[in-house]
Amino acid sequence: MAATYKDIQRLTGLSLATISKYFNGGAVREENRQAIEEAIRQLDFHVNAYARSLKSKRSKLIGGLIPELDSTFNTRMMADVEEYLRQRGYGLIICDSRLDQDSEKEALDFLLGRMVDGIITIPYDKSGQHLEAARARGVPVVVLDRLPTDFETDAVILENADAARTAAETFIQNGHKEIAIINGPGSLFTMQERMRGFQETLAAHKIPIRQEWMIDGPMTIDGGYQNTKMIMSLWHKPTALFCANYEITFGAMMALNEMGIRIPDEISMIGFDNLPLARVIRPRLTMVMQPMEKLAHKAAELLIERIEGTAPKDPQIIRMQAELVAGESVKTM
Amino acid sequence: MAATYKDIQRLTGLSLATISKYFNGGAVREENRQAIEEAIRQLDFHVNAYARSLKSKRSKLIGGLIPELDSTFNTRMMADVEEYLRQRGYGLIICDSRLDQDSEKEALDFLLGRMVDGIITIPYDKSGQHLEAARARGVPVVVLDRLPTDFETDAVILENADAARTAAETFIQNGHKEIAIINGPGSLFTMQERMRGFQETLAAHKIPIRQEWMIDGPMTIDGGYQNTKMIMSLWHKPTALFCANYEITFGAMMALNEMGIRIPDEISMIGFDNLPLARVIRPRLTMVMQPMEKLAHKAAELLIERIEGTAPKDPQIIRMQAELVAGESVKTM
DNA sequence: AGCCAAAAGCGAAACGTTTCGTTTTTCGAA
DNA sequence: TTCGAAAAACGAAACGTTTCGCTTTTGGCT
Repeated sequence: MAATYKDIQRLTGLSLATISKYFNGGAVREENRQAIEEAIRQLDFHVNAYARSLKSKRSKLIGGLIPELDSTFNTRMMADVEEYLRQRGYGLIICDSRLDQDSEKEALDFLLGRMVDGIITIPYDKSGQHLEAARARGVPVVVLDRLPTDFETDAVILENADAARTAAETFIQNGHKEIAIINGPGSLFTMQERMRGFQETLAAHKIPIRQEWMIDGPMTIDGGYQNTKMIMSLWHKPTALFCANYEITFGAMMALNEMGIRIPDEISMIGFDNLPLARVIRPRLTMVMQPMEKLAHKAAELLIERIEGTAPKDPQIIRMQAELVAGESVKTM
Repeated sequence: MAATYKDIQRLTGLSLATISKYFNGGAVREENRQAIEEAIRQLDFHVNAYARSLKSKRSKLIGGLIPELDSTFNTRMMADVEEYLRQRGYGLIICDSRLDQDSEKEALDFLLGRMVDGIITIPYDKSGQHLEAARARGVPVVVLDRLPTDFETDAVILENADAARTAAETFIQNGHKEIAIINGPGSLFTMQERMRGFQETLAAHKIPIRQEWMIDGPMTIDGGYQNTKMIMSLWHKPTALFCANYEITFGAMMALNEMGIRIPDEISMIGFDNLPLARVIRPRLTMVMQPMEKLAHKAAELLIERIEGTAPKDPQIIRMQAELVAGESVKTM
């Protein structure tokens, strides 16, 4: 039988109100403080989180809703979110919607049923309509990485267009004119933006856009692999290749290796977000890096501010810049 | 102001006891059931999880404690655990100890403070002593993947020695006698077992063990990469290489590719757990695969049984076999 | 119509905190 | 020594469920 305030009361003679004050940082006389601490030790007392939540209407629990746990980007983000939250006393309940909209809705309901104080999500449903359920219950939502089309809320995202622009500019400044991109599905906000930034840059430099070099494909290792093979089997091959996310970059590397195509002699390459790969591959890959930890921490920070009422009134849309990390995979023509 | 049973009572005229029964699957007359459901709809009622937990002493929350969220194996496991738990109404609070023992202790305390009903962990502290804190509070623990040396509890693990044995046997049956292994740190239970199984098999076939071919190194891409380069630069090179985990396999592939060493012509290779890689690399890699989903589900199942009191009295140690998935990366000599 | 077991419903007392308005104690200054 | 404001402690009433031991209702039988 777990100890309660009443047991502490029995041992110290103090009132419940005072004991509560002790646990909530209120002023307690030194001598009583010691008595309470002694009682805690004797009883191996731990505050009952349920009772506390019931009264205070706060669970100190955040829901994390992501499209798949099985993807480096998502888990990196969640790991950083979790770290930030825990330092501030919040727990993170993770739900993985497994790339399914119905499942995403269910997972959200599940989290709301658990009475989380807030939600951080990388939404799968592009519109974000499912998030209305949270709003209806007064639970704040911070969206990470993607901007929902039909749901206005706090968001922390990468300047995706700029990120792709940086990659394209780098190629162009090194004299490339025949540049391909392997992108993720155009249905994703992130990917759409990257494609837009990329194409705008080529256009700005009057470099013609060849449809067969602008690929929207699956955001997977296999997608990157297949599409790279496809592009590198074309009659007219590009001299430079931009891979617009981690998995694609990975697959592309595999394909190039396998085809015996040397980087950067035969093709120049810029990848995206390749943390574990980054230090390993030779020649070092030039890469566009997202400030993942910053993004994650900012999202968590914003959510806590929203929960605690210290955030600005209007929904905040925070955009961060990617950084180009130079390697040796871009040849100067 | 959220609705409560009292509001339902007001609308239906039923007693709180009956309403409670409704929400807990008890017998309620059809006509009352409908009245309650109508009231729920009108009020947009949701059960208050705190109050429920306070009375029932169950949070329906499980703590997931892992050494790093940023590792494929761990996140795959947690994704599968989460899926299983959620289907059964349990939420998963994830904590990442970031490969640090103190942090692992803190995270465990954090979870216990949140009053989780049970804990699933891939322990970092080899001894598992930190888990005593859970036992002291009556919170059951299921250990995944690793067997603590000093803490007896339910566990679900791979037959690691057998897994390595299978790999070694495969090489031997294909006529190899010069076989290397790149393994993870010997301080990890898992890795120790794999090394043991590997060496026992060579010994059983009277194949001499060369120390420079038996490598304990970091369990990282870079580790696999560096150690592969090292082995393949030896005067006397092996004809076969077993990589004992995902990251190592990955790094080894990179290194071999980069050195222009062809698989399986110049070296035969067996990898471990390479799910995303599996479908991509050519030639297809022969691999030792863990039944990850089964392991994860079993662990979750066992924990729920333990919580609900239906598990056998003694701690269960469940061992599962890895499977050899044949590819084309092993040459017959 | 009347009986009775089974099914359904009921009232009240918890569960372990927080919080509100009030009372008591403390301690420095007069 | 006394006074009074500030600091600390107090008692009691919630918070929204579940549960226990009863009482009432139901409906298939004579």
